[in-house]
Amino acid sequence: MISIVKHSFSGGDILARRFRAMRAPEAAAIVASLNLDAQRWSLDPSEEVFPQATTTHPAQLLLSGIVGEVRLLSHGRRQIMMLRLPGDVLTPVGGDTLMSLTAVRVSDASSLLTRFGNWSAEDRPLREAWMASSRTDLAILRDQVVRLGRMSAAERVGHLLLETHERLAQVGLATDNGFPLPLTQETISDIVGLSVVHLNRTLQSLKHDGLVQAGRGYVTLPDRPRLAAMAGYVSRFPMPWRPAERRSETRQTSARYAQAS
Amino acid sequence: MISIVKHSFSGGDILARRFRAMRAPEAAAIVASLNLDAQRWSLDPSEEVFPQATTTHPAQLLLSGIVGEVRLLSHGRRQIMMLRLPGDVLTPVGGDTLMSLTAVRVSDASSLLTRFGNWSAEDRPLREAWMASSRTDLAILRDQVVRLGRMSAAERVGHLLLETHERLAQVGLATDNGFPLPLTQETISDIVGLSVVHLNRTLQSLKHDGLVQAGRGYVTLPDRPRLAAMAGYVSRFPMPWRPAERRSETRQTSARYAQAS
DNA sequence: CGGGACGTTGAAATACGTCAAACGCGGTGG
DNA sequence: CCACCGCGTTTGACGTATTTCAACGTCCCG
Repeated sequence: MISIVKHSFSGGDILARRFRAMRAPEAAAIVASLNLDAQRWSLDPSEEVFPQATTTHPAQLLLSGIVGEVRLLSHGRRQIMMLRLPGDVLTPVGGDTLMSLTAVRVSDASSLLTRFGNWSAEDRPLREAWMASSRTDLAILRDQVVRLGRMSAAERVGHLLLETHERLAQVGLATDNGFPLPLTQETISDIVGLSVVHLNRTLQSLKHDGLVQAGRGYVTLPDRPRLAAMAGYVSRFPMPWRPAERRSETRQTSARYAQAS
Repeated sequence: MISIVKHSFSGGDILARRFRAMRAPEAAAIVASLNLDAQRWSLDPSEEVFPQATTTHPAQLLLSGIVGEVRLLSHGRRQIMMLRLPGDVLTPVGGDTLMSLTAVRVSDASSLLTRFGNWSAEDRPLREAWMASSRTDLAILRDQVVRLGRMSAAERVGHLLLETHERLAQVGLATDNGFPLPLTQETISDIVGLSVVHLNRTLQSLKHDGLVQAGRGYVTLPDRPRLAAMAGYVSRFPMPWRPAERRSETRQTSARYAQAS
């Protein structure tokens, strides 16, 4: 398993990167000036981020690795609501468990949280960036509902990979069409609500169609437009990391997936 | 189709009811004193609540009827993220459509929205009640993810009905074990991510097991504890509308659904 | 007495889950 | 260096939950 980054960003750096991508340069400037690295520590895979309602560090900035909001149910079933990627601010969530899915590094971000709630004029850009980020989170969660409720296995997987690519690209952790994803297929299956076996077969089918390459913790999406058409993917980001698509592949939307009321 | 309420609550009334159930009596008092009925109007079924980004009335209080956050996808597929019930405050959501699922009455609540964002001391209870309510909304959305991702058809339906019962009970629109639900089976199937046909069969199976009665727009849950055990339902509310369960049916949890890691 | 929307039913197709075994691979210890 | 282990991936065969299609029933309303 390849770790998601070899060298470490500073906490302020990765968040600033993100706010800049969100077109909130003022918030980025504020955040870059903050010391978000005073307290940092690591977690092994499968550790709780907020063990037993520990009120110390009510907010943490995810520096590297992947965290998931996990719910366990009877019969050993497990559902992962949503992935938390580097640059995300982690906060305890009632009912579910925030669990590291890989090795993870975090830093204390409680100072950040208090400033998000600050109603002062100087922190206004910060607050607004935070709110915009929360809105995006919500949109991602709703996309997850649609994936699980109404999409086929192939669509679910393609959609999730495209979304993850965009989220990582936003913080500079993805190339044009690839990104590290050091998760086991079992973990991914618990995101998309499939069995491991069927996820495996779905991945192979996508590979066979030339839509996805995956292995050794790294994912490549050789033809994002085609994959997006297949999965009905719509970006939740103002696509800041690339102004526009060059290729005119819009018409490649195969009839099979054309909009039909 | 039975309308969800014959007589109308005043807008302030229904919201106050809700805040009281949330143990936020101060917020309830503030809200009860507001005039939230200045502008009210009705919608027919299948109308958009916020047509074409109309910025007039950026927030509306749902007085009666049911609204859904709907996403349409290719092949005529449809997913309803979440039901909006009387007492909910409606706000435009990016990407999806807020659509009336029954006849609906709403009132303008933009004044309410501005006060929710007020950072003054006197509006603090209001703001906190609003935030608590938003947290509950999020929890409900996460429950929806789990339903769709990892639950069987019967569990999905039972879970949804229990949740809806609690939400309606909170605003005084449910009896001890029944509530109006004037939705088509097709609509319900688009919430729980099943085909109409299979939803129908699932409902019949639940009826046969004595867990659900449904028909003519009204649902009865004769044995909520047993249904909750079957569906793995956990309340997202501080159960203010009933201090404790009388019956000691906890052990009725059949082995088939016992917790297993 | 239609007509339309909604509910119900059956038969056949299929997508997905389960079970169990084998495979590959990096790591560890002899 | 090889043998072995553990973990994750892959494969096959089979079972089942759910979908699809198509028909029929029912209720309500004009």
